[in-house]
Amino acid sequence: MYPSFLKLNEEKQRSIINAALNEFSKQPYEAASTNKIVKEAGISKGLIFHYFGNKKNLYLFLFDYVFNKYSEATFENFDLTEPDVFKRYKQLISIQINIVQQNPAFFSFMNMVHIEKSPEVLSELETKQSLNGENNYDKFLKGIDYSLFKEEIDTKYALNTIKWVLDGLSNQYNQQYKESNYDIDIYYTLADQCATEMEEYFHFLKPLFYK
Amino acid sequence: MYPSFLKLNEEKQRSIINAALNEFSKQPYEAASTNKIVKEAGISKGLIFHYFGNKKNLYLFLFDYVFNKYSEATFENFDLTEPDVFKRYKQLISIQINIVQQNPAFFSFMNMVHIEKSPEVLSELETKQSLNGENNYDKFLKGIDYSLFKEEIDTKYALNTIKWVLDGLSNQYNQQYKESNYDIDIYYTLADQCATEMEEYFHFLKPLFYK
Amino acid sequence: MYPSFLKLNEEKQRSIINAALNEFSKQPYEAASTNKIVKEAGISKGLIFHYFGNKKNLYLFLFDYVFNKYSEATFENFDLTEPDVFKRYKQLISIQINIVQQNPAFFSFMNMVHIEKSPEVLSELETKQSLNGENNYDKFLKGIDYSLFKEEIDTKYALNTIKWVLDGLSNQYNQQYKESNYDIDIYYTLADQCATEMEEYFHFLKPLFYK
Amino acid sequence: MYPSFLKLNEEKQRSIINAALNEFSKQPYEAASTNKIVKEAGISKGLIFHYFGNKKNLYLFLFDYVFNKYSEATFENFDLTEPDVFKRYKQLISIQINIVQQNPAFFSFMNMVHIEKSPEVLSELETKQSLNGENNYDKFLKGIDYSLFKEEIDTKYALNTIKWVLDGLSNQYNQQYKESNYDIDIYYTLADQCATEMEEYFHFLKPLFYK
DNA sequence: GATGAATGAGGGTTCATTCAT
DNA sequence: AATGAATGAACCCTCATTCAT
Repeated sequence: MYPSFLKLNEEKQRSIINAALNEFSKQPYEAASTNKIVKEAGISKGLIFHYFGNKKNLYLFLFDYVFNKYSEATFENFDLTEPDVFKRYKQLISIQINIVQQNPAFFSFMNMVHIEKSPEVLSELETKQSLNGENNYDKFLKGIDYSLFKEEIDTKYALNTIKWVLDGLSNQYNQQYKESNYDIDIYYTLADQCATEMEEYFHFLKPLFYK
Repeated sequence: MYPSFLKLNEEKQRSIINAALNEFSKQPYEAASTNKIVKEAGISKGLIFHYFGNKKNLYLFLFDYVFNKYSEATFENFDLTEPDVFKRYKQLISIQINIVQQNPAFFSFMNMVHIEKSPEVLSELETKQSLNGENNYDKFLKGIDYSLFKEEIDTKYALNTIKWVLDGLSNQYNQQYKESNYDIDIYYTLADQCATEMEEYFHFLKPLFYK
Repeated sequence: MYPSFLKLNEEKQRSIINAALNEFSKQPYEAASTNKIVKEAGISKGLIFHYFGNKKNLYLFLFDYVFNKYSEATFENFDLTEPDVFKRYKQLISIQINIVQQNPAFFSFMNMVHIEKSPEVLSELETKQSLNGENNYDKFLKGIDYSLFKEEIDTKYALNTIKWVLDGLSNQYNQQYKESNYDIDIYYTLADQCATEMEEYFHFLKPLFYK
Repeated sequence: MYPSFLKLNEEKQRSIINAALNEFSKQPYEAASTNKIVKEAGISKGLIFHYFGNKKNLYLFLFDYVFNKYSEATFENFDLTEPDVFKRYKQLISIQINIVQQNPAFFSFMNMVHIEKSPEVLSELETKQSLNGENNYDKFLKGIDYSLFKEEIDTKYALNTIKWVLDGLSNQYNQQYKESNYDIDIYYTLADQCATEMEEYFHFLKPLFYK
């Protein structure tokens, strides 16, 4: 896949990837402009098509690239022997905060991907996401200790509740980040607050679910 | 506002509104095409600008229109004397299912609005939403009976948990609806399933939170 | 010509004429907008076409209207018994300053007419101007006393020199008026200065040309 | 500035410049159509924007281009040691006739520029013109021999008179050229006549002003 | 491999004019 | 007489993509 691109030195690759991530983070797929990408990357118009064939391929390449980086980072640092689902989430959160601190563009790009509606890329995005996404959540849950839960608790509901509370919280903070016009400094403050508040929700939910 | 448009007979208004909602539901603001709207509505290119002046106004008109329909339907049918927050949610859900059954496009449009990123409309959307949105959640909670909760439960966390579980569930079903390519028949099936599953989550959460 | 328009009461006629003069003073013919004219005049879109048929007719009507007002005012107040061409010019200048003070829009409109290049109206404008314009200059010169000039002076050259010096001066002041963004207060100041300076040029030229 | 355009071979450049000069000579800025320019130049719609970015840049480029050609030609051939202002004017006239004979479009374009009213380009045109224009008239006068004038003549008035007589004459011939619908053959005849008549006015004015 | 000139469809918008009311 | 809804062509400009160099 894209052998001519991957033959480039890392520096060049990164500058192109960053330019593209940046553009696709600000605009949804259709409104994003390859013109702006090549300008920011400092390469010629034709080259991006030489590397990726067309806009769609470039976009899907970015998705795979970011997704893989997330996966790698996660499964390098994730302790799958931890039986407590809450502690697993804590790990996950700290890992993801780490990734984003190193690659702030990943976060905004993935946010855009999640809300992408353009029919041109939607279907392919969905198959990728459903393939990988479910796998990952399954992996994440694999091996947790269900005996920590009270007997009367239906763990399916409990696990979803935990997940959605975290989703809700992060959406709330996302919203604030959006309202700050994506100020990166504010992002770091919000990320801290969000992590703290997640802990509070863990303290709230844990005694309800666990023995 | 937009007197020339509002003078049209309902039939014509609806055909234009539907065409516009449909387009703005499939594409984000910037990628949506007024050309396609007028073609679907069967009117001339110039006419949409005669009615609304420009694309942005049309979009914001649609937002107000849908928002008002939601609000009207909700506050006509909502029983604010109900003290039990779970029962309030049940009311709200059945009301919203009703609205959407009558106006399927409302739903997809509002979904798009929530994720809109185009700077051209974002700020105005935000002021509208923050003005109205917060009021509404406050109104929704006003007068609920907090004494139904166990004493050791922090109601702030509990109420957010309920909200986010419902959000999570409806996002999950949204996703399935999206994957069906917005097949309206599938929508009705999913809406039923979603309502049922919401009840299940209420059964799960209620004994945890309530005395 | 335009009987339906001329049947209107004077008030209404004037409001339409003023709105049209104003628009055609700011933009050249093609760029001027009938939309803006009807809006400023407070009449309906169709009415202006009911009165004048089309944009071109409206424009040519305005030209005739303004031209006639100029002619009337001039030949009402002009003393054709005055033998001294310099004094005739002084009269003319003071008459024209008067007209413009009463109808500031006339001036800017005529300025625009003189530089109009739009092929749609140019030819008709030219025939009107050449018909009237030459007549007028001939009338203006009729009966002046050539014996006031030195014998060695070729009066054809002298008269043109006087005319062009006045043209040059007024162009110079026009330019300043333009640079003031057509500030009407500045206009009055400039008109005064211009009149004074014209006198100075008369003082300069008179001893050269006259015995 | 506009490197992609300037890289073209001269032939192509000239065909585009000519098409653009032609259109901007017939219509004022706002009414001129890039569509017509590209059609006449035989290039695609997008290309003109590839070269110049937008209509305004194209227009201002043309202004600079023509202005520079004028300046170059003038200051290559102009003899600044000539003390007699009349002879300087004769030089200038013959130089300008030469330029225009080689580039007939220059003349009409500059005529349009001088009367341009469109606010979109007016201010920038004015700064360019005031920067260059004043300098040029000053340069033109620099070093002329004022002692040639009679002592009782105020040279300020005299020099302006000469200038305005030439302006008036050329306007008169312009008008005739315009009435010929810009027939280039007629132009050459008129240019000759105009040059001759200018000489006549010099013969008329010289004995009045000079010792 | 790398460039950027070239394309033409499509974008939103304004316009003069028509015509049913 | 008077309205303004309706039209569609034309406006400037951006776009993803191609291709000769």
